[in-house]
Amino acid sequence: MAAGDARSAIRLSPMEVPKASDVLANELRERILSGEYPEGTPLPPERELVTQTRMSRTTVREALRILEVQGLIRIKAGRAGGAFVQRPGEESVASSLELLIRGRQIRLASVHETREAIEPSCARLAAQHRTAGDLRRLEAANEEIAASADLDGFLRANVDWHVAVATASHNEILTGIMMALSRAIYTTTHNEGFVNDEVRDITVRAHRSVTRAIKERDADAAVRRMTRHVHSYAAAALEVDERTTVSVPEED
Amino acid sequence: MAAGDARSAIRLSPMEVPKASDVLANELRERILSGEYPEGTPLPPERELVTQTRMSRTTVREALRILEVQGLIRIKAGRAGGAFVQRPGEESVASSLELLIRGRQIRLASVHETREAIEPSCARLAAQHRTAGDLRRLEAANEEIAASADLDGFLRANVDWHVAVATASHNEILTGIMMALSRAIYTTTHNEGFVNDEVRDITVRAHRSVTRAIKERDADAAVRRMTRHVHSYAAAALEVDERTTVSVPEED
DNA sequence: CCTGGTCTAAAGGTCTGACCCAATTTACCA
DNA sequence: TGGTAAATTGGGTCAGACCTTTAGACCAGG
Repeated sequence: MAAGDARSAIRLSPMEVPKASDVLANELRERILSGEYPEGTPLPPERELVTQTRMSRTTVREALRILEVQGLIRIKAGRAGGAFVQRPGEESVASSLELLIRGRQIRLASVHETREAIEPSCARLAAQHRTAGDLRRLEAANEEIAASADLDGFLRANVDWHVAVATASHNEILTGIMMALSRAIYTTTHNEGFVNDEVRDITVRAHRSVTRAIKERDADAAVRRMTRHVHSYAAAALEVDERTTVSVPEED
Repeated sequence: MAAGDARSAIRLSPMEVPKASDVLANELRERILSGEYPEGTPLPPERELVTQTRMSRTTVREALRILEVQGLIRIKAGRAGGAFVQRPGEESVASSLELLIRGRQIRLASVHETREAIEPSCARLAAQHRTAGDLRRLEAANEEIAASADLDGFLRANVDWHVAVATASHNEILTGIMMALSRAIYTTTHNEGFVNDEVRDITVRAHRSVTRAIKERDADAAVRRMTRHVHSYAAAALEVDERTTVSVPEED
């Protein structure tokens, strides 16, 4: 009865009727992703697309807006402006992760868990693949973190260093994720003033030691030290958090 | 002269003029993310927004389109339709990661590296936080993987199991990432026909043993086994890949 | 009673055509 | 020749109309 009380045996699944703008957006997206157009290739002007597709300008514009939000094109105004093909970068991943974290009011614990999963691997890959330039950036971030006077400067430099490690891994996916996590942690940690001189000192030392391991291409040490650093940071942040907010009970 | 030949001493820095649709989109986004509106809350109808904001309908619609692409609202047509608040879910992260992977023609190695970073942690957290329902899903996926006859069924069931592990971790970020990676791996592995009976058998056994560890809440064992499983899978896939495509030279 | 047809109101989807603003070229004049 | 003004090209916005989809109500007929 539950699914059989129809007089006919014919079954159909729910069907979707795509919107015109989606159709166009999908078409363009596929072409862009296929690599058919190199980065920077200009799409035809809107009015040209109108005549080619026989859609209205509104529709065309909505399609372009979709692709723009997805980071697949960049739109400039003015003469010689228009829509230009752009390969999606870490930015888009970072921003969507940011939406997830902010919108879902994700437990801070989740963010730290993810970080503990990601960062040691970043450190390992960085130790394996780092270039001289990567090293320069890491050390520059280290300088800055030691030199930073105020809280905000410290946090910012801290983020920079962690992102630099991810960048040195030469893995775009991990880099994108780290950028997003860093931003999230940056904004949350900002309010809780748990950064005192001691924390700062410990952080600087930890960063130095990880950097050294990366420099010496000692993957195992990099993983070990990064794991410890991230873990202790997470523990400290969580402790502060628990003192501040109500902890979410774990279902079971 | 360079910066002082003005008759007035008033200096202004270059300013950006945001687009109207962006302004509206940002305003609505902030409100949604702040949690002010619970999920499912209907936004005012487009025409209503037009009168409230004194913008044109085109502008309003572009703003809504932006939010829709970002996964913050869902738009239904027809009477009682409209825009409804929606908290961004794993899918949006997954799809943006997918764009990154496809668009950048990311090295398959990067995807596997990320997986090797993520999945062991998923397994650990799953072992710690799993519920009875999670376990059911895991075992169901196991059944299906053993029962699957054709290649496609196998791959699909395989993905299901890995996603189920991520879900059992009760960490939305990791889950989102895993969904994206799985999809990417699914599509790439699809073509290379490296899945033979032996691979299949090994996979099933590995999954069973990880599932068991999760069931028994043995976090360490879960991590260990998952690490080995993912690593060997990655190695095998990479080997096939190297036989098929040209490997990218590593810069230094 | 069900079943299907019809109607209506609400809301998004699409189209048209016009106008505005920004960035470049181009052409012209001092 | 060099600077400035006009023309051109392109996106951004607006106003208004019409189409399509959906929910709900109401009706008619077997």
